[in-house]
Amino acid sequence: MATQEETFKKIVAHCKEYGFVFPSSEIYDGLGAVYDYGQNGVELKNNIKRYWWDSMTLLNENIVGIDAAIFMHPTTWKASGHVDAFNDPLIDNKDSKKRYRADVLIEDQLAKYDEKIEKECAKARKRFGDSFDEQMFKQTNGRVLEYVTKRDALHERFAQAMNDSNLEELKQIIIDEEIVCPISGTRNWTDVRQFNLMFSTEMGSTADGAMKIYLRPETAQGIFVNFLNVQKTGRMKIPFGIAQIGKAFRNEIVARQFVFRMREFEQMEMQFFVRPGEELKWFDHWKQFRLRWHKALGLGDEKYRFHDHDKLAHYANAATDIEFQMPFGFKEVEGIHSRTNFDLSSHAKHSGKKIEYFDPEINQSYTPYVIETSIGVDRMFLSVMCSAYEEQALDGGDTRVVLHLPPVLAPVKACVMPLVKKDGLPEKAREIMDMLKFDFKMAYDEKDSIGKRYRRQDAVGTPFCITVDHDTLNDGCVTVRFRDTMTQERVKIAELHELIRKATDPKELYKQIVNA
RNA sequence: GCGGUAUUAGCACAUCGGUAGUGCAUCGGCUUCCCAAGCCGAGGAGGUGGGUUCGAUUCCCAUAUACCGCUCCA
Repeated sequence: MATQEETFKKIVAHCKEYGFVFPSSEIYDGLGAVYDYGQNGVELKNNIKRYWWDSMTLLNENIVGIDAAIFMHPTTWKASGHVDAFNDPLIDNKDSKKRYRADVLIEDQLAKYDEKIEKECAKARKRFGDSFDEQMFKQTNGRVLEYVTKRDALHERFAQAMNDSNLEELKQIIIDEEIVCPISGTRNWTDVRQFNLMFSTEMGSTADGAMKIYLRPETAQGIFVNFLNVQKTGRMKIPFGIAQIGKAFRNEIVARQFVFRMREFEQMEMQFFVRPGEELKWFDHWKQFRLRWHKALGLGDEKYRFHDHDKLAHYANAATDIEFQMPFGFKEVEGIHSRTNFDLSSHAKHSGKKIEYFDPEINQSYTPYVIETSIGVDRMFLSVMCSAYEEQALDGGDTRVVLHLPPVLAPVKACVMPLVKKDGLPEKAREIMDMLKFDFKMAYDEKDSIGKRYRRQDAVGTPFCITVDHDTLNDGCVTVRFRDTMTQERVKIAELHELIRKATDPKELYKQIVNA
């Protein structure tokens, strides 16, 4: 594991050194957990996004895209549950240095009362045997009644405090209930603090007329609030999906592991609307479709696994993650959730608008159920980089650093280089550049020895190097050098276009996804 | 947000209470070459802000950032 951590550090360093990812505002010492993509990173990222977008909107004729604004009406986040659920009251124990959610500590205390009550019942059940009447016992036994009273009182006080977001009261409850830290066993608590995971800002130019609005913590809600717009104007018939790529923002308490958890990140989400009762069938369909999308890239089938959720979020009735093997373990890259009709009905309730679909096949109106596929662009980027990075030992004791990027995603598809910087070779190389540059992202290099130039392209993952030598001027052939094998092949200039196209055309991958 | 560790050039590292040095990389030139060859030349650094001191990159404090652990994670 130590060497894997070492590898991860090297990948981070490599990302910076070769223009993939830079810390944000680095000249001002950076900004925590915010990163910028460099000249190579942005190409790779754009290629990932294009691969995803086309696999959704081209391969599925019932999926269309939208691009919703980052700012949304504040009520959106009440309806989605983010205002409540993204506001965790936290408290630290000063002795053990552990942090807990204050509400969880109090809920545990409630559970303890329930346990005590159950214990009393169990004892009595043993004593009285078959004649035991639990209802009667609970209503009459002194000790049980005492526990019930305490529990109900606590519950009411707790609910009231949570409802008012009264942090002092939450701390007072913890003190009054003599709740101790499970680790240190002490009651030496800090104040309860609120960590709102949503970023907020003001809309409106005058101070008093301004409205507090949030930067979206997920892109999904932009799709839900546009459900009727798209369904009606696009004449969409269920089942159908809406895809979106966009930025989202979360004020993470701890953001770490490079671009894996950032405060500003990009999501690619598709919400698929289905008839109630058919959601689990579609859930399974999308699980398999999405896994094929990942595997088609050829990063290694064994690096993927599903992680099904046992504990489901409040809106879901099935959920799974696609995890990828990073240097720091299997980590979630994509989530697939069966979100029921939670979001649409919640928006209907909060907006007062009817959000339903009339299904002509069964002659009924209903609120559609939703299957969500949600993948983090930055996490996808990281999994591609991690699996591509290799320090390769060569015959002769040399090593080279090479990025085995899938050619479809590679920032630069090919680099043209004259073997020497004279004898008309650079001019010939430029001709080849001009021939290819409208179709592919190309690079040109004539500095340093040919070997050094090959290594430079290896380091940014360019799949092909095209070398122009003296023979080229006579026979119209060039040497194509392949990144992964380092082998070379003599190719006619006229055939270069097709060679590069075949290797870098996403169409080949789409066929795998559809035909599997 | 807590605790620990760290921060010197693009990268890796060194030195020193009083000229900050090396390798790789970068740029220009020579060599003209199919896997980081060689030669000549150039540019580029002490995270930031204070304090101690005649003098601080070095000692002290604060702060920022990163890493590790905890906590959190729709």
